[in-house]
Amino acid sequence: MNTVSRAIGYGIGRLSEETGVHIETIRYYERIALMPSPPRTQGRQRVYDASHQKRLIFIRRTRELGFSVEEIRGLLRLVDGGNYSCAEVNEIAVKHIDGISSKIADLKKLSGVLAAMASQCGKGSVPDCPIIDALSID
Amino acid sequence: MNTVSRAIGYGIGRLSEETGVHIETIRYYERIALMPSPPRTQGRQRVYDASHQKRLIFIRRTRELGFSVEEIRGLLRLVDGGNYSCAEVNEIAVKHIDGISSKIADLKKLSGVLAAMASQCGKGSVPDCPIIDALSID
DNA sequence: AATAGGATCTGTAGTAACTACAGGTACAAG
DNA sequence: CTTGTACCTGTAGTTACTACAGATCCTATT
Repeated sequence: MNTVSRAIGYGIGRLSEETGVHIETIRYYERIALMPSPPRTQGRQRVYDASHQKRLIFIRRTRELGFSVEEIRGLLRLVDGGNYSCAEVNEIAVKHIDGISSKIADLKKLSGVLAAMASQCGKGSVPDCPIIDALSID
Repeated sequence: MNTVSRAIGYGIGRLSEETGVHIETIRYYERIALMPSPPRTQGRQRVYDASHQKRLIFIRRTRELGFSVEEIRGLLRLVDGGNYSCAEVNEIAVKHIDGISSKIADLKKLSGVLAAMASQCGKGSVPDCPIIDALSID
């Protein structure tokens, strides 16, 4: 065995740094089986690689988008050798796509109002209460 | 006084139905001062009106978009007679606008991959793992 | 007026998704 | 071989709800 073999693993601290997810949260995701149990060193320390990193970044970003852990679990099952029929894949995808487009619409409205407030500020004509109206009226 | 006066209030149950927010959550939002304490009947039951309804729908939808309660509190302070300077309004708005555009970008990517999966399913050519790649690679 | 039944009240306890220790072990560097 | 930093398990605390329990209110009907 030379220097190249088995040289691609790293510890939980580095995974945490590179993904922006707290160490405790990484271990928590492993306990609830959202992340797989990684291999360990002989001293039982976790060893991660690029696939863990990609999966964890995916989880972080979907959480930030307001998906629950159970929703993310469902999305990840589409990946993890989930044996779904096409009809099921379609149903899951369509269900999420609908929710996603309304989220996008809401975000655009909110962003538009914030931009308008910022640009009109100081010009003496701040409209009454545009922020709430942006999302409370459909 | 005739029949018209003071005819616009309603109870917490109806507010809950019309906003899709649980009764307990409405009371919780009042306790943490995200919602104002509404007027009460003589028997101390809460009486709401359209302004509460709009505010609560705003809160629900921003929560669904992944904003924390503290972030929403900040946005609502822009509304609640918050005495902000223009510079502050600008700073808050710009900070959120940046975050919002990256959320929109992520949602679009995710939606695109889900749509592709659904449309390609059954055609024998499901790509390897497009869902995770959508958000794990920038 | 009396009352039955649903709506609301306060207060407390449970859940989801983290987050923060405490006290001990692993491992790389010198 | 020691010493400091990283990592380990386990438990307790936090945020944002959610779910009762037991009491009170309010409306509609006899």
